[in-house]
Amino acid sequence: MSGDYSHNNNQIDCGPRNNDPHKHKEKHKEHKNKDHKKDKEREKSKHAISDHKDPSDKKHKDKEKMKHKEGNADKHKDKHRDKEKRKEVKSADGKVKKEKENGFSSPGHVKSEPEDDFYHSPKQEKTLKREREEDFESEFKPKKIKIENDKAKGKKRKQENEDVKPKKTKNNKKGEVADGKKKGKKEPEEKWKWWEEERYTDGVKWRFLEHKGPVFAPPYEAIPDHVKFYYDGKHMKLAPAAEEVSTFFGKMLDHDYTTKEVFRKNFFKDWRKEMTSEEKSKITDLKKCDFNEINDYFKAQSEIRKAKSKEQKLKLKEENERILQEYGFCLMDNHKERIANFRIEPPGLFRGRGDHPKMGMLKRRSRPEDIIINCSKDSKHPKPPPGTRWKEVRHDNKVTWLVSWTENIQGSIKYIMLNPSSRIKGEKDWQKYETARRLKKCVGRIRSQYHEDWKSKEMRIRQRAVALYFIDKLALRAGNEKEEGETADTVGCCSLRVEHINLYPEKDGQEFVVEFDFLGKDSIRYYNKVPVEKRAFKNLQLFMENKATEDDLFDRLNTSILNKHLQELMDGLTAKVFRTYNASITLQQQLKELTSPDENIPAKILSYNRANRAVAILCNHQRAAPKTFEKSMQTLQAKIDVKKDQLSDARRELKSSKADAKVRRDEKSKKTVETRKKTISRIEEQLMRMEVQATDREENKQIALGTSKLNYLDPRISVAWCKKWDIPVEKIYNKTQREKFAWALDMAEDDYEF
DNA sequence: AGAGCTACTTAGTAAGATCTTC
DNA sequence: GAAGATCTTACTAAGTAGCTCT
Repeated sequence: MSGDYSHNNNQIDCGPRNNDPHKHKEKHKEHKNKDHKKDKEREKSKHAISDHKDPSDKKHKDKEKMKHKEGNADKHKDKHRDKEKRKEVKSADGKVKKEKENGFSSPGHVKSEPEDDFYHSPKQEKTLKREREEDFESEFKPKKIKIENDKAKGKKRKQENEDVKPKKTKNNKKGEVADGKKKGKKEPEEKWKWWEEERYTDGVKWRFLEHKGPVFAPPYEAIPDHVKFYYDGKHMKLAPAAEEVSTFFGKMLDHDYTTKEVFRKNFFKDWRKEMTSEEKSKITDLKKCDFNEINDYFKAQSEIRKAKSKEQKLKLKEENERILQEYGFCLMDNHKERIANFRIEPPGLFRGRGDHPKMGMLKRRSRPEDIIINCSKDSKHPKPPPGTRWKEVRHDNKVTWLVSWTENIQGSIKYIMLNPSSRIKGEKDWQKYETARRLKKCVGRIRSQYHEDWKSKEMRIRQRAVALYFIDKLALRAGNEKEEGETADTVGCCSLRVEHINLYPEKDGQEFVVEFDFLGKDSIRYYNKVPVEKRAFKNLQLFMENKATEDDLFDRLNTSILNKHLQELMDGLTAKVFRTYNASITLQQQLKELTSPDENIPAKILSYNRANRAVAILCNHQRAAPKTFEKSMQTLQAKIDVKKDQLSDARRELKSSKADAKVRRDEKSKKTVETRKKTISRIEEQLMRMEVQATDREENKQIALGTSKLNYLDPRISVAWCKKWDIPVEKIYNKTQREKFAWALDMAEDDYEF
């Protein structure tokens, strides 16, 4: 069932986003999720028969796991306990810490004790009143490694720690100022292998966290007086508040956004709020506003920036590096970790995607008073800028964020979190793929289950089963409900409406075809024609009976119901796991199918990209064709033509030199033949490479590979493939990606099976 | 059950950096 | 060494999903 997604090919190339008339904002939800209590009761007992997991059952399972873990940790237990006590004391007094040159203070045990100390053994967790144990995959644990290295482990780890931290500290102490590059070279051997260590088994995310807080957006810098704003043809000097907002709009003049009515309306409304009463009374019509000089000014500024001398550019770069070094890292549980986004989002105009009702609204500047800091009690707290204060400083180690604030457009919370290379993100990522691998083991059972459910007497079960079929077969997203009028009108599986599908009992020689056409996440259009199984088709017809186009297709279903059901089928199973699973399994299959052993490296990489592409198509990861696409294609084609000419020239030359050699029969002419042969094979190779590149590029015109590579494909599949075929992993993953997937690079062998 | 809130992952775009070509 | 192409990174919006409260 999985793996054959060729039918998806036609969803690319079916027009740009947002261009189809999905204009229905008023949903009718009357019958959604009503009076299903009885159903629920029945459902429960039904599932109890097969492979159920009611809460008590789950607890048993958890206990089992715990035991297992204890067994694992057994060897270090005593040591653990001892140290644990010591640690408690330390963190209680809290101030046994040293100031370090890198600006971090740290608990006293940083240097002297191994990492293990930060990881509670399960026993201790129990004393910590954890209500709910997080679920850890048996395979997720570095079991193998542990067993293999068990004896050596203790020592090894200590060594590592001694290696890791002191060196890093030294690094910082030494010539840190300008040697970002040097560090890069040293780094690899210093890298901390968090994946070889015990993890927290409860909701605790860290024991110690220290950071320097966020970097704020630079204050508004007034535009020079000669840059004028005109209203109704007359120059008008605006007060700073309104002027700043005018620059936000002025900067965007070249952008499509500024022509959209909603954008203009929202902008104008919010802009007027920033005006003085005098300005407000004068400026009443956006059409009469002339921002052109502002626009020109910022363009010029950007030219100036580009034209700066090498020295100036270097200086800027160094300054950036300095800020990065100061604010871009935190200390979490003894390890210096990179922060992903340490800058507070600057003010500007909101750019919602698709048909967003709030586009153009003013995104306010965040002040320290809006910011919540999260860090260890016993860390050196970040200081707010002089004369200001934080909204709050809290010490919540059940979450991973360092800083948060509430954004004024949707009222949602924004966070500063760690880089994907960090332990905290990496572990989660690893776990995600382990869950998907567990799904692999039981997906057959789940599939036959939903096939069965298509026959159910209960509507809600049929709906659930068909929706799950879509999620599995087509890798659709779950489709949470969203607040109407607050965001663009987009849907996922559970929120599909009647208007989003068309049913064809027969189409293009195929039976039972469903045509999907809707806007998904980011208002990317999903268009696909899929033949489905008869029973699913009949069910869909049933679901659509007596419904208006704007009614929900699955009116008895939502993501929470679906996920609850999935949870019962497999521990940790949610709708999105299917996307991960199907993406990864498709990559693995495609790689097996497409890689031919005797091809050279570029050809193999083309195969890889094609496998990657199959996944991107499955997941509907589209991109706008690059602006320069046609041109770059042409230049490449031109180069190919030149090469072809070269090749035929070279062949001609070879012929003549061969003839020559036949006549002369001397060494020199033989040599000429040889060198010309070599030339030819070189040219052939180059030509091949270019042609491969052209194919690759053409096929990739509207497809974005990055998203699936970064978020859906188990990196161990790729690493194993590289090892198997002797492809340098650098050809597949760039530096950042290698950092993110360091765990996979380290642990996957050439025989890894997803 | 459902709303509201929170935390975290997934997403495409555009700016910036770097490489390539003439 | 400028221009253009391409790759990388930053940015931030928009999803998923869990939890709490009513």
